[in-house]
Amino acid sequence: MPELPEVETVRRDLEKYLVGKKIKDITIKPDFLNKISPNKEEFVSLLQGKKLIDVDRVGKLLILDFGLNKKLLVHLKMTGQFVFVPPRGRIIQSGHPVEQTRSAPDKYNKASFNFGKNGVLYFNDMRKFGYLKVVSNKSAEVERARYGVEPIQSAFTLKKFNELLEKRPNMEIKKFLLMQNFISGIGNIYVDEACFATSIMGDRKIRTLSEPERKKLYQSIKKIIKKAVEMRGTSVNTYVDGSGQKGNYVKYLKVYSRVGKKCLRCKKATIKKMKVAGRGTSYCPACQK
DNA sequence: GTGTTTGTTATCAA
DNA sequence: CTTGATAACAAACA
Repeated sequence: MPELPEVETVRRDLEKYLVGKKIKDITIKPDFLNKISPNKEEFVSLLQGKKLIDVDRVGKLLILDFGLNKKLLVHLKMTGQFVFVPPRGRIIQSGHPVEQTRSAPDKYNKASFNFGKNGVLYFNDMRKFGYLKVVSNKSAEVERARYGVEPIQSAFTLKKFNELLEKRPNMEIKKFLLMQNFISGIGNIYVDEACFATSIMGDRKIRTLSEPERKKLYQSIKKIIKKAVEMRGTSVNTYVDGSGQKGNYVKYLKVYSRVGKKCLRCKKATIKKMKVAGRGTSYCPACQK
């Protein structure tokens, strides 16, 4: 599912392909009208003919600037995809042309941003949890302020992490890490990976975490998120980057999506699954305490 | 038909 | 106020 590394990859792709390009027209599928804001007519008239100036991101939220006194907020939620298709259907990645691995628009296409001779940007969303909202700059700032520090920012220090942990001593660590107002960008995949790397169970109450465990958890979060950004995200289900390619962090996953398989660390126990914070949680019953 | 998948928010209960 | 549990949103898949 799109978490910080996936959304950051999409952000970079859109920035690379589309900044400076002008939207010629926009189409919205009828079954997605209630996820467009303010409404289709205003949405289209506000963005049509506008040039993309900047692509920003906070947590898992994309913020597109078209030089207006408004911003376009895009959340992919669970199955949203932003896929850019250049005129000739090929894309340059790391200096080399690569073929699209996925036809776009696909079956679940919900919106299309036609950039004329520069190509088309498709928004697909199987489960329709995502949204496209044009809001005032002021509202965009209010929205942005709801997000906490990101694991890849320099402001995310061990001291900061410890201070945040102290605010919720009785909360389960997994639930805390999933809350976007404390630390933003972590989702179900990376939270399980971070807990595994720290050898702690996701349902541990924060107050029971020792000093060394807190430090290890902090380091694990940073390391895992950074590596995942480097690998262009994780494609377990529907995630693809801004050119329709899958993310490469899958081969680095240690617990997530490994239920029933041998633990890669102790090589004895089998990865199990339980519910923590209402979410499916993969863990090694032998390694994680 | 049932349970599971998950980002986020709302609602309820203790 | 804090915390956890559950449902809701929607669609696919086993």
